[in-house]
Amino acid sequence: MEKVKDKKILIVDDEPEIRMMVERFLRKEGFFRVYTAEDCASALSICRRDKPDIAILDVMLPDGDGFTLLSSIREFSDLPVLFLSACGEDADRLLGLGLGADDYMVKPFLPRELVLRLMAILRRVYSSPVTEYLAVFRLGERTTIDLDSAVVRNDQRELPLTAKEHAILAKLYENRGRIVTNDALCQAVWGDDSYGYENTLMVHIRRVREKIEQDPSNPIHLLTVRGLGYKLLVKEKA
Amino acid sequence: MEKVKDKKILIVDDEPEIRMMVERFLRKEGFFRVYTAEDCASALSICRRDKPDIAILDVMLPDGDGFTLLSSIREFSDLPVLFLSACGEDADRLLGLGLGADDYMVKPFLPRELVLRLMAILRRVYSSPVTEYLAVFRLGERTTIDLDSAVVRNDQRELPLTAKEHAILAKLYENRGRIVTNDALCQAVWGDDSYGYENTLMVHIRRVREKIEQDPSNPIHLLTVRGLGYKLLVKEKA
DNA sequence: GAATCGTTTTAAGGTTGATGTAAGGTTCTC
DNA sequence: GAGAACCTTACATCAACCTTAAAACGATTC
Repeated sequence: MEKVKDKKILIVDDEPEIRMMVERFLRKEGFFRVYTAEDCASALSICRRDKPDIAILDVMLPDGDGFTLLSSIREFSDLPVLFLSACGEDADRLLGLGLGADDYMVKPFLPRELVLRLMAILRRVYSSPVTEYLAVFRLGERTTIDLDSAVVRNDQRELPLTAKEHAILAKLYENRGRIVTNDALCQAVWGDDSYGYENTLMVHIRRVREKIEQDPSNPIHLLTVRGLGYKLLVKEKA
Repeated sequence: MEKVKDKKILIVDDEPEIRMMVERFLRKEGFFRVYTAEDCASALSICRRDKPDIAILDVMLPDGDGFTLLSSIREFSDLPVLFLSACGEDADRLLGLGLGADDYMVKPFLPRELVLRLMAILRRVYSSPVTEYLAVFRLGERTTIDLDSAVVRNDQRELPLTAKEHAILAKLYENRGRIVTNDALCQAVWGDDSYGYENTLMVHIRRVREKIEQDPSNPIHLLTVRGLGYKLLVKEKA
């Protein structure tokens, strides 16, 4: 369980004084993973690269405004956002909150209040039992696997996965790049009392390969490691 | 318990005008499970008995203050709390937020902002990604579903949805494209203690299919994924 | 408080495709 | 070249799911 103060915080503000003031205060409060950005472009790239846990956005920025920035972020992420702005007009607050911000503070502000509000958001976001998200990922140029909807897209074809195939792929994906022993796989699929399913596992592995490999008899993604187990090679998240 | 607007809201305020004003506005906004209390004692008993999903607390109350009330609530519950107070002093805000409130608004306030802030909290706490506006969608050329008014339009016909059918479709829509397990669906429809409704669920799924599919026995929108659950395929927002 | 109507649940029989079994084949390792 | 580990295929089975009808429920009206 990660502590709230281990969370990565991104500060986006074009005024250096504000940026540094907030950063210094957050560090003093015990947050040690603080990033900053001074325009939309760099903020976006940081969001994609470093995946902060929460962002503090200014509304007026040199290359755009915070509202547009939030919309762009929302296209690929559910990142918690707190607006910190000199624009305290009713319309601005409503707009910001309506766009899906988690809070909206008006400058000048109490640093202490900022921290408390940040923590209120982080508490909720990271204590809630986040819906067990699985994954969508890519095996090669031609193949993607969507565990959430249990389908494999191979070239143009869309092949559904059965329950066991899904369980096998989920376990392999959980340990992608590493070897998963037959025992571990059996246990993941049939539960604790899974002795005697080795052969059945093989049959299912074959079925999975028929769906995810171009040539199931010469697998390049789901590999056998003789004497040890199986291994799934994943190219990237997609 | 899918939509944010199905959540139970408790309003605690000793001034009847405020209480009724907030309540009326929330109902107008679509929240229909609103409770009120005018002192700490009754607020506490409501919290224990009816377990609201979020509370709006005034700070000054006839038999104590909102801060003490929050502390009492925190002894047995993690209930999200938004303070709504005439006391806008720095110290009050810091105290309220420091005690674990999720937000703190100062009177006078914009009703719309209250709703947006409530929804921001509910979104995080119950991580229900669907916003209020997305509840009308299209399944195919012929079929649209309107969850707001609970009707299905299939060809020219307009079919009303029952409560259970609505709950099922809401849960499936919330996870559109992804598999929803039978357990999750039962829980969404019948609450936490939903063991033993699998068969009933099937019957309801059949009824839903009779409304949204051309040929209910060969569904193309609401699919069964054997061993995993059900999946709703949505063409687009409409 | 009985009658009505729409909704929900129960129950029982039917269907089907994912799963497990088994038998024969292949490849690797020593 | 023998033994072990793994692959491949086809088939039968049974749990998971479907379907239907009737009973139970609950809200509304007279």
